[in-house]
Amino acid sequence: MRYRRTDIIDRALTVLDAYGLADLSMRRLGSELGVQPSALYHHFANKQTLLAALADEILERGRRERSASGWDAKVLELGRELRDAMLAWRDGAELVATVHAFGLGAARPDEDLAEALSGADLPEAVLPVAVNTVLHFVLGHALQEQTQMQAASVGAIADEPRERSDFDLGLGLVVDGIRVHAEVSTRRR
Amino acid sequence: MRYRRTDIIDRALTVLDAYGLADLSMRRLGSELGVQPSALYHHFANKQTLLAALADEILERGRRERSASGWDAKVLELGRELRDAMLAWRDGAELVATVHAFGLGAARPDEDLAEALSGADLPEAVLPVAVNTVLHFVLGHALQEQTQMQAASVGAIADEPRERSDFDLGLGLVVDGIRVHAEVSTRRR
DNA sequence: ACCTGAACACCGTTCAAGT
DNA sequence: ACCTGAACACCGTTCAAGT
Repeated sequence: MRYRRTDIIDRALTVLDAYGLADLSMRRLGSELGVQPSALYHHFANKQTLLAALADEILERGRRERSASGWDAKVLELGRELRDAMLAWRDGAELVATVHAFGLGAARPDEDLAEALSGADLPEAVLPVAVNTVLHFVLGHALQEQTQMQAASVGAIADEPRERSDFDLGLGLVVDGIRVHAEVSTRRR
Repeated sequence: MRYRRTDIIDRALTVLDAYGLADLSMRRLGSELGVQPSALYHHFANKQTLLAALADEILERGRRERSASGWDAKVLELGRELRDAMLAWRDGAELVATVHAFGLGAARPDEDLAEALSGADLPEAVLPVAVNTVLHFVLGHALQEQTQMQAASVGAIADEPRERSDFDLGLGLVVDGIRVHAEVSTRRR
C-alpha cells in the first residue's frame, strides 16, 4: 500500500473523529493504514506537523460561501464559520486551538479576520491586537462548548443541560479608545 | 523520604519551571523526589489531578491585594492578576488553560470574575457568558504572550521584537444589548 | 519514492507486597 | 500512611536496509 500525504490526512481525520485526539498516535494511525509507524515520517517531519496539517484541513473543509457586507457582519460570519468547522470533528476545537497556540498551521483565519477588521478603520498597529482578541474568544469558546458537549454525551446526562450556550454573545473591542463590535453565535446546533 | 501532597506540588512546580510542561512526567517527578513513580499515586489519583492542583497553586501564589472599586476596574484588576500569575511560571498559561478547558481545577477565577461582573447589573442568565468571555480572552492572550516570549528566548532572536503586545487592550462585551467594558493590560513586563 | 524492522529512550497506571 | 518492584500496555522518533 503506497500512500500520499492527502491519504494520510484523510485517514487521520477519520481516526480523530472515531477515537479522539488522545488516541490519535503515530503508531495507531500507521496500523490503521496497514503500515509501520515509521512510514509516516516519510510524509511528515513529525507528529506536530501532521497535526498542523490536520487543523488546516478541518478549517478548509469548513469553508463556506460568505455573503456578509459590513465589516462587523463579516467578523460575525467568520467567527461562526470557524466555530462550526471546529465543532464538526471530535476534539476539533482542541486540535485547532493547540496548533494555533504553538504558532503552527496556516494563517488563514488570521488573514481573513484581518481583512474583515480592516474595514473598521483601526490604526494599523492595533489591527493585529483586534484579530487576536476575536480569535482567542472564538477558539476559547468553541473549546469550552465542545468540552461540555462531549462531557455531557459521556454518562453525565444527569447534569442539567447547560443553558449558557443558548445566547447570542456580542464581542466588542475597545482598543486605544476605538470601538470595534462583532457577534459570535453560541446557539446550540 | 516520606512526603505530603504539598511537598509534591512544590517540587512539581520547580520541575515545571526548570524543564517545562512536556518534561513534567510522573516518572521524572518521582526521580526528582527520589521516589518510585508509583508512590505519587498514593497522593494523587492520576496525573490530571496533579496538574489541576498545580494550576490551583499557581493561581493561589499569584494572588494580590485588590483595591479596585468600580466593577470594570475590578475586572481589569482580576485579569491582570490572573495573567501575571500564569506568566510567572514556565508554561504556566498552557497549564492553567488546559486544566480549565477540561473543567478541572478550582473555580476561583470564575467566582471572582462573577463577583466583579455582578456589579454591572447584567441579567442573571447572562452573567456566566460574560465571565467566560473575559476568562477566554485572558487565558488565550496569556497563552499567546507566553508562547511568543518563550519562542523568542529560544534562538529566534533574529525576528523583530513583536510590538503588538505593547498595548493596553480593552475588552468590551455586548450581551443582549447590554454593554460591559473591561481592560486587560498586555504591556511587556 | 515509499516502506520495513528493529531499536532507543521514554510514557501513565496498577497492584501485590513491604515498613 | 507511604513506599517499592515489577509488570502492562503503550508512546515519538531514528535509521539502516529493502523494493
